[in-house]
Amino acid sequence: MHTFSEENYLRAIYRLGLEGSAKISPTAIAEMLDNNPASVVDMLKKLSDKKLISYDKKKGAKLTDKGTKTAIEVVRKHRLWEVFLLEKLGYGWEEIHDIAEQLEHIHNKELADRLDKFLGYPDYDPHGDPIPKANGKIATTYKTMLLEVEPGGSCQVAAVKDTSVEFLQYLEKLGVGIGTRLKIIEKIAFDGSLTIQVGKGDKINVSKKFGESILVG
Amino acid sequence: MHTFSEENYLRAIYRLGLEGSAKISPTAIAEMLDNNPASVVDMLKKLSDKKLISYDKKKGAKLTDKGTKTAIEVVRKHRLWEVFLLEKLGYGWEEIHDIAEQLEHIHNKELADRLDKFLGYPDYDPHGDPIPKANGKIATTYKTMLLEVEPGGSCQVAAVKDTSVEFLQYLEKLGVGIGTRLKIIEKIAFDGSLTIQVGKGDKINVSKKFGESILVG
DNA sequence: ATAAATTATTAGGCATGCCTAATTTTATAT
DNA sequence: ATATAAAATTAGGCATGCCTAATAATTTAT
Repeated sequence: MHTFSEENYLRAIYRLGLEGSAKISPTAIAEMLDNNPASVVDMLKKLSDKKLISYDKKKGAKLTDKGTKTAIEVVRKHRLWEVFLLEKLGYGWEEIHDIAEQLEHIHNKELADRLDKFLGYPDYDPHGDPIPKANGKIATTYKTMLLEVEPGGSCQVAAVKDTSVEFLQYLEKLGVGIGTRLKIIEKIAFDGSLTIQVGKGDKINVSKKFGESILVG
Repeated sequence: MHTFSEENYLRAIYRLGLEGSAKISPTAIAEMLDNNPASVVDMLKKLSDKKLISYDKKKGAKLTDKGTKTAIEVVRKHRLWEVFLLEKLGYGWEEIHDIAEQLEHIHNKELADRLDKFLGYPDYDPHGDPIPKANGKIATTYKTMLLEVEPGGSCQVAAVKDTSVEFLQYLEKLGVGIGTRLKIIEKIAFDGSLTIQVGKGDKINVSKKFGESILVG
């Protein structure tokens, strides 16, 4: 079994890999984990010894198959717990991440699968990120951004990409939450902003940034 | 916030206190936590410094109000998670304890209360132990043992006190699970055994030990 | 190409929380 | 009361995982 810290490193390396960084360096990892590069070098050595990563000063860190498997399991648990916290316990978007960071390290062979079943095998977490399946497969098709919906089209809010307090307060003010039906009335070419209708309510204008921050399904 | 280890010590001291041991000694704690008395002495010093316990060689360890509060919170979380694992995720009695030992250390202000609400404010965990309420109050009325039901009486299985594989396999063989209705036909004075009817099925004879291992509500 | 800046690494340290072995204290038995 | 056993404590050590400061290697800019 791996320690919390090891799992956090694997997850960080995994995420950096997804971001397509050519080289995953100690500095980049330290930044993501909010710790010191010197500490990272120590840990990379340890993860190398355990064959969870390969590390080379030139090439940076790379997850081995074993390391990738572990990282995906952690990500799977993280996202499943996020769904649980939001849907079952009623937490807000902004609160679930920190708790899921703790829950993702709970060790039990069947836990992820049982949780997955209990939650109805969700495909995406509340931030719109795909939940790895039990076999390790991950959907590559992200949900589409509100911005990509054609004028005249209608959709439902599925997730948010931005979890800042400002954005969430704004959403609340507008009466927008998960499941809210949105109709795209018009796209303004000038600044990329959108005119949308919230439910059966008012037509409002929202910025391009807003349109990029909401995922719909 | 306290470390996992600190919380485990507080919980151990709390449990030893409930068992009514006159003196809670390093040796007793070491035994409960399956570690070394020397390690315990170290930790008792640390917990004393943090005003979570008082420790005196003569009087042993005692939780302060602050320590008691923390211990009860941990116990509350432990038992709520046990209910969750059994009722929602479908784990068996024997599996939930180890996972709850991990989950009890998840830190979040609202978590216990939200979980409590989600589970419908259960009063007892699947082992029949009372779940401390949000205000720290703990029911003193334990569920009654099957053995205490009068002949002619009927009841439903609420929890089990024994979680050995042998017992649980026996229960399964008999078709007894949580919620199973049991009718007490007769008590045998000779050996304290019971004749019971399982559901609408057969009348069977079970030992005194069996009657003590099942709690009914 | 060389200086300056950035990044990686090493060395030494520290807190946590455990260990073993040795010692002191306390309790028990004769 | 004294020997013996048991419990508590101290001392020293170890692994984990973090830190700072110093140094080495690499990049970037001029």
